[in-house]
Amino acid sequence: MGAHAYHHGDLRAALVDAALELARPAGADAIVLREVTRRAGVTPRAAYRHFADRDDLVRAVAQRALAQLAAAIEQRMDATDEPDGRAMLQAVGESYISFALDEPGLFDVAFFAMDDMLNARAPESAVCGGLSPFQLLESALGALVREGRLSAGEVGDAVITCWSGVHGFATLTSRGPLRELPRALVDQQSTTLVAALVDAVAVRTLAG
Amino acid sequence: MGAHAYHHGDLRAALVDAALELARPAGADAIVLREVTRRAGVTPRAAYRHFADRDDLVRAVAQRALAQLAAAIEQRMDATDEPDGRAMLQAVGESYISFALDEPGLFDVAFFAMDDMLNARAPESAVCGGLSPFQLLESALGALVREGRLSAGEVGDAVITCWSGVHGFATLTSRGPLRELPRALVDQQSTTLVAALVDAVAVRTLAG
DNA sequence: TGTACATCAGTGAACGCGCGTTCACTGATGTAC
DNA sequence: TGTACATCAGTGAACGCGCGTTCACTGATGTAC
Repeated sequence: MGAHAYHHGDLRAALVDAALELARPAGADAIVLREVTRRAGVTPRAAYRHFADRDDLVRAVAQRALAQLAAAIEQRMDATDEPDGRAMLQAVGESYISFALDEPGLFDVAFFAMDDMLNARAPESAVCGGLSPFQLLESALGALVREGRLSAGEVGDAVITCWSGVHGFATLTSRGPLRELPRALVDQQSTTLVAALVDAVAVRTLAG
Repeated sequence: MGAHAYHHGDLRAALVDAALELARPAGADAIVLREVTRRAGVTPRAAYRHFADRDDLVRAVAQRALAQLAAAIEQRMDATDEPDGRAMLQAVGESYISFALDEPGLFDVAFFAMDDMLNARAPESAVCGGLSPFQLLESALGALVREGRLSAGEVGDAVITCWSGVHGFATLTSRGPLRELPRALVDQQSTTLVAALVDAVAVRTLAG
């Protein structure tokens, strides 16, 4: 597995790595095929042995970014003390926003992998080795249903409400018009916003 | 004001018009300086008589798009039957989303004009001939404060909550991963979402 | 154990493209006297 | 009323750039017998 001179070993992975580093500070547009191959120490043409075209490469990077987002969410969910539905939902929301703020470029490119969310509820939408962020949100809402804080029929609306609120906040504050807001204030607003969404979606106290 | 052969009359306006039409179907990236001048029937060089560079042109287009968004919001606000704070807020939210769905390209480019919202609360952030969308949101929240449905100290949080929710929904459904959702369903969800935001922000029934 | 050969994974040079931008310029317009 | 001249608003051709992509190719690798 050393650095073979000619046959690379795993050029495909090396290209995705390099592309990910390009996307990290500046988003999907920063993935420039020629620069990617330059960084991998290889001719531009070599990329076409592993990807159909630039878009194909970007999609591979997007999958990786999406997996990182999912991992960040899952980690925060697992670290929750009292893992009821409301806490889970709060964890999903806050970690989604945190990821967008900490890794704005990866957050941006991850959206190329979510591009056809609608038709892609199928298994292939699952991120390699785990659930997609979307599925993690659904699992938190599922917990609320099991706890009787949300009726099954309201799950669809709740998904939209939560995702919209959290996604809008994330884009506005990470790369959007509110990007100059001090991070401390943003974090505080994030907590408040997500709490408001949780309240809007999940019954606070249980009847009966 | 006819079509002068040589001296154009108002080339600057013609260029902005052409650029706006380029942005309409495909967003800010579609504003290509050479194509803009082509459509205005003029040499590429001529654009530099009126704009410092491409970015300067895009910003001018963004101002126009933002003004159109503001006009759409204002129109819906004015058409409200019972113009209390809650109805106003509902009107702002729904028209913001509608604009994004009806004119995704203009919505996209408008964001170039919102680029430094933070420092631009000053008068120059006002759209020519009217209030900015941001200011219209603030005015609806102001009405809620006057009605006693929202405390003055909560306005900041309320702005963030409303803008985030509405903006996230708008981007996800207009050009984002939910863009394939049928329009009828989107409209219905839009109403539901905005109503949820209004409830989250404004006290429903008045005490005393 | 050695040779022939298919396949694989790269090379190196070049392509056409369309972009934003700059050059020195020229024809039209308006104003002073 | 006519002329001289400054200014304005365009022209036309060209620039360098870096991109994604394609060409025919060659050196390395693995396998069959």
